[in-house]
Amino acid sequence: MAKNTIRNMEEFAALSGISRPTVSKYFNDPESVRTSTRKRIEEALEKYEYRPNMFAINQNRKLTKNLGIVVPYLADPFFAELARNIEQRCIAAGFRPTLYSSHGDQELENDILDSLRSLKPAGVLLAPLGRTSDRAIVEKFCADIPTVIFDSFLPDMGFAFVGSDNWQFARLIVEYLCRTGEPPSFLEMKTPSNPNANRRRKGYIEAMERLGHEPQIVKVDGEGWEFEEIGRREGGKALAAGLFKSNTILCSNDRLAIGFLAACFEQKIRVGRDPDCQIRVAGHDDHPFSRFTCPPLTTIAQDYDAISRCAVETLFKAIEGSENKHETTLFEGKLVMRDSA
Amino acid sequence: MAKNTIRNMEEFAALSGISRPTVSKYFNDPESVRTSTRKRIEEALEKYEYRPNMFAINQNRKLTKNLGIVVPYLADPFFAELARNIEQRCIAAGFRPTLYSSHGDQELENDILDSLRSLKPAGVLLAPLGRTSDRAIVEKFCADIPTVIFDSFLPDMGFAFVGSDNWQFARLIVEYLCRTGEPPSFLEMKTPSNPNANRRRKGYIEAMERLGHEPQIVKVDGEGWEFEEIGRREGGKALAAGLFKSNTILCSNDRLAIGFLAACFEQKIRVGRDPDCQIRVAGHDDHPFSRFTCPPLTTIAQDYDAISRCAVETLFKAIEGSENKHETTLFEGKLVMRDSA
DNA sequence: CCCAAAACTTTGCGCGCGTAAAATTTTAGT
DNA sequence: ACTAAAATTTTACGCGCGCAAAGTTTTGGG
Repeated sequence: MAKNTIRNMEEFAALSGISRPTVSKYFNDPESVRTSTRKRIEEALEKYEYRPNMFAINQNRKLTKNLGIVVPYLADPFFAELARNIEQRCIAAGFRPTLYSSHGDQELENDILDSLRSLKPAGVLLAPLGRTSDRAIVEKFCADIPTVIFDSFLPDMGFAFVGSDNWQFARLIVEYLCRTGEPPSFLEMKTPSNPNANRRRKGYIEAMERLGHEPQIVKVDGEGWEFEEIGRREGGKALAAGLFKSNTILCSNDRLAIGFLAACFEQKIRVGRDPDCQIRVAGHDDHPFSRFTCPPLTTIAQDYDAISRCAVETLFKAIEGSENKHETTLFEGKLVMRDSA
Repeated sequence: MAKNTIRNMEEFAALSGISRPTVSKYFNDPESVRTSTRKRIEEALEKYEYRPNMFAINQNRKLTKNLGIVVPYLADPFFAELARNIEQRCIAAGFRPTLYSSHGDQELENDILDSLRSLKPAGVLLAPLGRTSDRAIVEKFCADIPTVIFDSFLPDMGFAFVGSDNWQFARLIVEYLCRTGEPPSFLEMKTPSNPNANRRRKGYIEAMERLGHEPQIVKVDGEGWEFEEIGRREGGKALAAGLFKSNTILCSNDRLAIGFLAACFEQKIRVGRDPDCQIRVAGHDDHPFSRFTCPPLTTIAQDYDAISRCAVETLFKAIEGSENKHETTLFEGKLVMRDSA
């Protein structure tokens, strides 16, 4: 009732019969005031619907409750899902996360970091563009603000790195593919946006050699983040040109694989494990759409949950002031066997 | 060089030899100061790397430069793409947009609107959850803050609504399908999250009747926003049970269609226009992944660009104080013929 | 019932900037 | 060179809250 427009904490404190500093204390930590006081404040809160002014709060606090979450490309459901997961954890911990996407653009990434500074965030969870990131700017940012890098590794930056063990990914899938059919060829972009690609390629080579097979890498043209289109168009060209020595194609990531599956379909090449199929296709990531491709894509699943949990927990440690040790935490992937390979 | 830590505008003004109020004026609108003055400020700006404190700025301004962008489900690339488009336009106009996703959750949508309030945004672009939105809360929000609703219509709310002409969508695709084969059955969820679904259904019925065909609607179970899975599992059940009277299935949206295509594949039913295909499938939206399904999905393309442009322009009008007229702007879709129908 | 500790209130300052009014300087036009 | 207009500087206040210090009340044991 009587939701008279309360202008500030002063007024609200008066109406609830508590002093302003105590009310202020309550908002910073409800547990820090006596139970009876808390009750009175909360009663008044329902009655008058007052909320402290964000800007006035943060102006004077040394450390805000703001967090930044930055991903390289939000139109990729993989990052959207990861971001969602991280966001929820931050909120649960009482922070106010803000989500940003670099949209695959270096300038935009720089701008985001820049405007993030002015938010005086307590910390930032950054999945950098990777290869196309402006190293100097990212490094400077990490030096000023507690930052946990995730997904995409950048050497010697931030408080810590949390990601996937891409070597293990490649090993796992290569072993599976070799065990169940021809050793795979590897399909990737010439200049991959994501540095994980490098580790996956190397992991592939190592695994192949260890098993006594000769690795074959097919690099296709294509810039940017439209992986599906690159997989379809350029992967399709490679396929039509007979560039793949194996009937089994391991793609650097699921989005590339999704596009490649489309190319196979266009060329009427049947994909799968059945005897009447000509080719097998596998990917990396367990992209949200991978189970809906035709055939469903066999892939290595990133541990979304573990990565987001670890990234957030590590950031909290950083915020609490632990020593910066450039720790790296990698999570293993799990083989997701579907019908494509 | 000598990037001494400048604490505030006072210091920066002193260093650049300009008075603080003039510097303040410059930051609010660089064009509002004399050219010579602007030059001196900008020189100092490069030299000392000062940026005004966001919180102090917004504390005193009646109108901030903040904008809110809210979408119901960011892990859907359709919304991610739309959000990206809108975001860029806002930045270009000198605003600071912040992106939020309700993740399909009413409570979260309410929380977002609530915390958006405390940002004192100049305006908000809101794609509500729709059916599951808390009408009262959204309405109250719109009354307080200039808001343009987009994608999902809510009656009598906000400054204006911008979306797609879903009736026209259905008409267009039904006419095409009838012209080129059997009149379609319509596949949708029993309780669709998105209110566009209702208009699409009605548009379908109307178009069918006008062409002298009997409409058939197949409603499948399923809650939430995991449309692909619902399309695959429940759509697949309906397919196996022979519930579709037609060999042509029009899906309420592309994500449902993507899942349904997976179900067709599972049941070894060939989809497409070729003589050897048993079924045709079409969708609505031109989802970013629709061109990579197998076969590529025939659909009606939403005009992402027109919608985002119109929504942003309309919001700017609202911010400038035009009268609230509850205008509705709908954009037509374009038929995207691919191989699935 | 007394006392120390804990919680609270009072007082008062400061944060960094917006903004208004009045005084001053610069600009542009003649 | 003179003058009105425009731009800038000076001056001064306020925004809403954090925060620290000092005084007051409440709490919990003994």
